[in-house]
Amino acid sequence: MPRTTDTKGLDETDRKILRLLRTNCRLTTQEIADQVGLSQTPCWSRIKRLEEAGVISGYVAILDQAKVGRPDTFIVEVNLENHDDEKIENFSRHLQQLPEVIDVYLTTGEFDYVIIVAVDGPEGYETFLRKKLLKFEGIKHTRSIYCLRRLKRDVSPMI
Amino acid sequence: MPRTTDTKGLDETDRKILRLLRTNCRLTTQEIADQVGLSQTPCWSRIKRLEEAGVISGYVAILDQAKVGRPDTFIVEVNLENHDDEKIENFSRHLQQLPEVIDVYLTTGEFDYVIIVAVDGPEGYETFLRKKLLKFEGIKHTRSIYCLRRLKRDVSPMI
DNA sequence: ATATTTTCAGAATTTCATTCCGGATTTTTG
DNA sequence: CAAAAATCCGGAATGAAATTCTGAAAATAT
Repeated sequence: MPRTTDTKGLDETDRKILRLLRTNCRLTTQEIADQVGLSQTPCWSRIKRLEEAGVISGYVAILDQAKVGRPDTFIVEVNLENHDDEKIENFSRHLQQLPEVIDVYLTTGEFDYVIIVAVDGPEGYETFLRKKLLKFEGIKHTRSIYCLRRLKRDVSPMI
Repeated sequence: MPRTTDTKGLDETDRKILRLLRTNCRLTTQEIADQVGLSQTPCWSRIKRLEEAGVISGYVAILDQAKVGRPDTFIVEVNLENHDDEKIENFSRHLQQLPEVIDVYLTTGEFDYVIIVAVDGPEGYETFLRKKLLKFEGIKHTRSIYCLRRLKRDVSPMI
């Protein structure tokens, strides 16, 4: 078995690379190599390996939520009237299309869904709720929470 | 006033660029230029302008949550016993340090905080809750929600 | 102890980002 | 309405970084 394979297939060097790319994917391979104690080539191969293995699933630009016109965040909890597979799939598709919807979790407990929404002010939220979310047939009940502040958002978990 | 400035300082070309970079920041300026109908140079200048204006706040790699050892997601809602500024700051700092904590929202309503947590199984969550979250003095009450599935996660809102 | 596999580093190549320049278009000013 | 200024664009040249190629060192297995 190769040296780089521990329980999860990642050795400490891989993790170091991931910790760097997790917050800044514009570092050059040379800069990464320096920080993890390798030269360019093996560092580059490792990154490629991590990409092909799907450990790194993509590279994205982070946009300032306020500066693109969605300064306010709400959390909506939702219950559907019935829970057959088709209904759930339809609701999921509905949410995918809505630009205000950032995150969607299918949950256990009091509610079926927890949805994070980014809008422009309470007016923006009212419009979203009445004209978009509640247009979907079969919503039994919702509860809205206003977010005063977002204290943390990690695109990927720290490893 | 320059042509590229509308109500929010972004014209349609800027938005097209942002829509591309939002999901893939590894596109070359040439590829972006082709898709938005510009040549390399002006396209590159626009991207730089968006970076300097802070509309683009960074570039990151997205890691597969399961493949880095945190396949399961929980939502914890938290109430603190008292709400003076110092306590809130301390709790925020505490959460920043915890690798399991992905998102933290300071909220109105029934709870003070909504926290998204990534862990390895129920055991991982129990450990997180008892050994880490509840080590913080001053938590009055928590409620945990298990996430069956994450149906959507946009790093940045669609614009 | 030897063969095999894996990992590494250095140099060469290719691709891309970045800069520089001049021309066209739009907006502002007289 | 005309002239001046500012803005935006595209093409070519430069520089930097990604990627490929080669061979050596280290680790593992037989």
